[in-house]
Amino acid sequence: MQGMADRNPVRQRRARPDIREVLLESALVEFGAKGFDGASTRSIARRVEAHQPQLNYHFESKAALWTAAVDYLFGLLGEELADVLPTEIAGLDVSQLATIFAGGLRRFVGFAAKHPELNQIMVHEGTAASDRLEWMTATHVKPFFEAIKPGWLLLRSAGIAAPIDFEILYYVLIGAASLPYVNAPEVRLLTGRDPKHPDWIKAHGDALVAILLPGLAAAPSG
Amino acid sequence: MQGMADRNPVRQRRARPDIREVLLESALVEFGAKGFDGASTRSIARRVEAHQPQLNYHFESKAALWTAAVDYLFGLLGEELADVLPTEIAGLDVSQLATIFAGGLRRFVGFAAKHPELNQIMVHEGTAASDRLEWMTATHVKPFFEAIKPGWLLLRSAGIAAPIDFEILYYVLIGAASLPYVNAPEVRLLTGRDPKHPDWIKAHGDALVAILLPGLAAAPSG
DNA sequence: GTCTATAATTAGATAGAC
DNA sequence: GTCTATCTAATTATAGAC
Repeated sequence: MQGMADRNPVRQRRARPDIREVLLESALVEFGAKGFDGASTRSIARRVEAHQPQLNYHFESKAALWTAAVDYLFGLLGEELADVLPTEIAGLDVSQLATIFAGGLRRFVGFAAKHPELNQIMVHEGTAASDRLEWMTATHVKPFFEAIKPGWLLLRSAGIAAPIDFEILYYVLIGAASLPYVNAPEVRLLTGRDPKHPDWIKAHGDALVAILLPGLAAAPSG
Repeated sequence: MQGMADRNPVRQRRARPDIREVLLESALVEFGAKGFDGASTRSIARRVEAHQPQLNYHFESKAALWTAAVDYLFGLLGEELADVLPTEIAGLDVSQLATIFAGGLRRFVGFAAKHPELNQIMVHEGTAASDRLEWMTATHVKPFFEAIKPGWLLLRSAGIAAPIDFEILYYVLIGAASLPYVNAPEVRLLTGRDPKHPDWIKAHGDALVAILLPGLAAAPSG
């Protein structure tokens, strides 16, 4: 009960064993909402009742914090989509492949709804050239892009996937699958609906499967 | 040739009659690339060899500059899509309506390629609640959203548009149509292609018409 | 209307007590 | 490892000479 006891009424001296993860998750949200330049380390710390210098203690710099956040999110995405990787789909027939891809597309929509920060950060960074964009593209986006390419090409040849150039398809897919969650605050203002409601996510996944894999229903089932 | 003559080698004292428009266009680019918080008025001025206080002279504040930029861009979009407004499509049969909508979709893609700043600003702002988002949604996004709604519902009833909930369709369409231009720097790094090349834009528009208006080709022609 | 100088605030990072 | 205090640099906005 010193004289300055109530200057920071909620914050007391305390060690949190999970503080690194707590700070990282706060950073995801802030970087996603404001972009790298717009995000403030003070705000990231304040959001979880920590102090701004703790970020420089647990991470080397604001840039290193951003890198750790992106690594973490792409790690989660990789776990979610492990079954559509080329090593997993080798040897499947096109019908099985189509089913796997439809499931992957639905899970990608679910992931974008659950972790909108990944697509928010990507779309923020992708608007201007930077060292961060070069690193993120080379390290995470390109491997993801190349991983789904062979499956798409096969499904397109089989007449199951829409006849769209893969590079265009990639951006159509990412944009169409992620925007409602990237811009969830706008969705709520514009439509009065919550895009994170299971009904929205289900209908959204169904819609993308229907328009991007139009030959799926007609494909032979075995 | 005073002693400080070369401190600002390119900038000389000069009055530009079009300076307000020059500053506004510089602001579009900066707000699109960095978001509101990440954009700096110094950088906006420097980009066009002007001085930072000129922004406060010609616009009230950074916020007023942002508002003027958004008004300007939505004005351009309105001109581009005037023919798909409800007042223009009243009385058309569904086949004519489908043709108008396909053309509108292609022009929207062309607009997003030519003026990526509009969708960049929208996606930056839509990531977090703010007074700016509320104003932009109520003033510009909602009227646009409501204007294309009746046409879509009619085409969907006629079996020409994909059977997708309009609110979901809206975000699928905007995301799919704009992402390659919003994230053009990433597209170049990832694919080596330029999404603003006419071949890309044409193929992109064709793809969106094919997947969103799948009944167009089969529709009776008059 | 342009430009320099500067006020007031906030940013990321660091030092050092605890 | 936490926390306060503070450094340097950057921010938006304003005052006033030209």
